[in-house]
Amino acid sequence: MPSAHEQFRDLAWKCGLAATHQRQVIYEAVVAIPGHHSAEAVYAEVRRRTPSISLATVYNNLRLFVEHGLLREVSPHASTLLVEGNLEPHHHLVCTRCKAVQDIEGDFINYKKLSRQAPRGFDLTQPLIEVFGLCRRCSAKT
Amino acid sequence: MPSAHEQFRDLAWKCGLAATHQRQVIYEAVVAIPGHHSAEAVYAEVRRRTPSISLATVYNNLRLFVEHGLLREVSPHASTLLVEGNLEPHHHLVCTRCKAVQDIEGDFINYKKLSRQAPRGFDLTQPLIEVFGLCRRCSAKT
DNA sequence: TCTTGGATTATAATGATTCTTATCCAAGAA
DNA sequence: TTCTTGGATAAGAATCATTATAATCCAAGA
Repeated sequence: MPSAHEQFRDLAWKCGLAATHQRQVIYEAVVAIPGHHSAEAVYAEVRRRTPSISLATVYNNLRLFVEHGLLREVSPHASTLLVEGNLEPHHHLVCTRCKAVQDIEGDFINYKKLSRQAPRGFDLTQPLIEVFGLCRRCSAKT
Repeated sequence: MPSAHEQFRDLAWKCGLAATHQRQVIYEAVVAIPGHHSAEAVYAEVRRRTPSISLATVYNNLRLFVEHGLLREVSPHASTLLVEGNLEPHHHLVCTRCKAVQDIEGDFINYKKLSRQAPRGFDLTQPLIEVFGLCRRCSAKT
């Protein structure tokens, strides 16, 4: 199996990104530990190996990696508080690029399977489901 | 059918919330127009009727309404940038209270139905789905 | 060696949200 | 009625994550 080091150089090459030291370290920090990482956490980890790195570089490169598909963004939506008055059961379709939200019916979900797969004790009595993708307009722009 | 006015007084009463003028106006601003509303948008709308209201009051009461179930929060998750290195297809289970994210398999989704229900042109080739609920620990606290 | 442009850094700026503090107001007590 | 009390509100300061700016660095090609 290729090391994370080689893996990154390979991926960067394919995307046409310069494989700089900082990028190498940032990428490895995310991939080394499974799970979900905040920009601050990555920054903290990366500094241990490269103390001179700046937080802006971490943000820049995380964004860059997400754009090029080297990393995946968790909850890729507008970060501001949004509320709605419609309490009827329904779900959301969110465009990851323009952050637009539209409603969608929930027939595509097998609730039995879902609750079987969720860990014991997880309360799904009123689940809200958000499906991320690219809206027509944004996918046309690509 | 009850007016939004009466509806609010009724709901507020049930939740033990004082039905103040400001709350009335905030609630009506959200319910009047279907869709998803940012705090700023609600603030702008509400000011037209009650210019002296403060943005903090809008935030306070939107949060309050969400807590009491009068409104629903869209994308109720941590607002900070999160990334992960795991590119294998999988989805997320998010606790709306503590914002913890865990991975979940996607067998509960009928992708055919999903793409049939999505509007034409919406790109779902690599959908990311997030299911919101309450984790064991948080639902125990209630 | 010189030039060039992308990458990086430090820092300033922004924007959303929350906190703090003082004020207001309505309901019940005297 | 007037007084008291506590929740609701207002105003603005403070905080936090994130992005923009501008200067510097550095590696590759001329």
